[in-house]
Amino acid sequence: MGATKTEHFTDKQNAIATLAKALGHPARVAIIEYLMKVDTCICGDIVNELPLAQPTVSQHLKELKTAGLIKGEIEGNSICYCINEKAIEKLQNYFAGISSKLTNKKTNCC
Amino acid sequence: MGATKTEHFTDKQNAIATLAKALGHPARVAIIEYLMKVDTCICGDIVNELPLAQPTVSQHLKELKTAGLIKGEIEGNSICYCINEKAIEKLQNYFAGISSKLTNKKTNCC
DNA sequence: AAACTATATCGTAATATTGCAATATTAAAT
DNA sequence: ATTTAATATTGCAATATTACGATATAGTTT
Repeated sequence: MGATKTEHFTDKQNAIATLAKALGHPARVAIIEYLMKVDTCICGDIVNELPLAQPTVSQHLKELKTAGLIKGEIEGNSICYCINEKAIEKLQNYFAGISSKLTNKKTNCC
Repeated sequence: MGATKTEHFTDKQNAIATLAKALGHPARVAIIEYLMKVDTCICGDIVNELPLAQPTVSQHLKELKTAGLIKGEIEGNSICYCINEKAIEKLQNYFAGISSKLTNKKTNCC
């Protein structure tokens, strides 16, 4: 026990969960917000922006990349990370869909 | 170490992370989708809808409630759980904000 | 080539999450 | 009051996450 039973859920459910999980840590939210703030992708000072040690930041970046929320490429001795717009769109569309279905609901007991 | 350093991040960042984390598990995504599908809040058979044991489902429901994604009240010997629209709205607005800022960006190197 | 700079990986400790059997709680039904 | 039905809590094992020091890697600069 202890491992998530991903095989019992749909691909879409797992996909949303993966994206949501990646944003389930304030440091990773902060990274996304920083990438949004700077208007270029060459952002070699993410480490200095966060209150965490360099290996920890590197790890969070890796998780964001694995989840597909950011794209990154090697650029000399620094790294170019960007937000993956498609991932953000997926999340936005998902929640927009829930919202619109909720407003169409007949009853709202709670 | 091992505990998230929430105190180093802004309230808004922590709030988004909390909501995202709650949806960071496919079972909890499935629960939200089920609550959306049924048009009433009296949904006493969430357990039968999920491929997990009853205590596990109960735990996931608790996490969703703690995070503020669902509201629930005792209704006789069953429970009335509903999606908290405000929480979904928060997420939707957040990602919509990121999306619109991204499209306004000058450069998109990656 | 050697020094410098920036990011990644390894190893490990502390903590959190996931899942479920057993049990408790709570209210309705008989 | 006892049974029934549904959800919650407890306790625990397996696994995952978080964080960082030490070290490795890779490119740039001198």
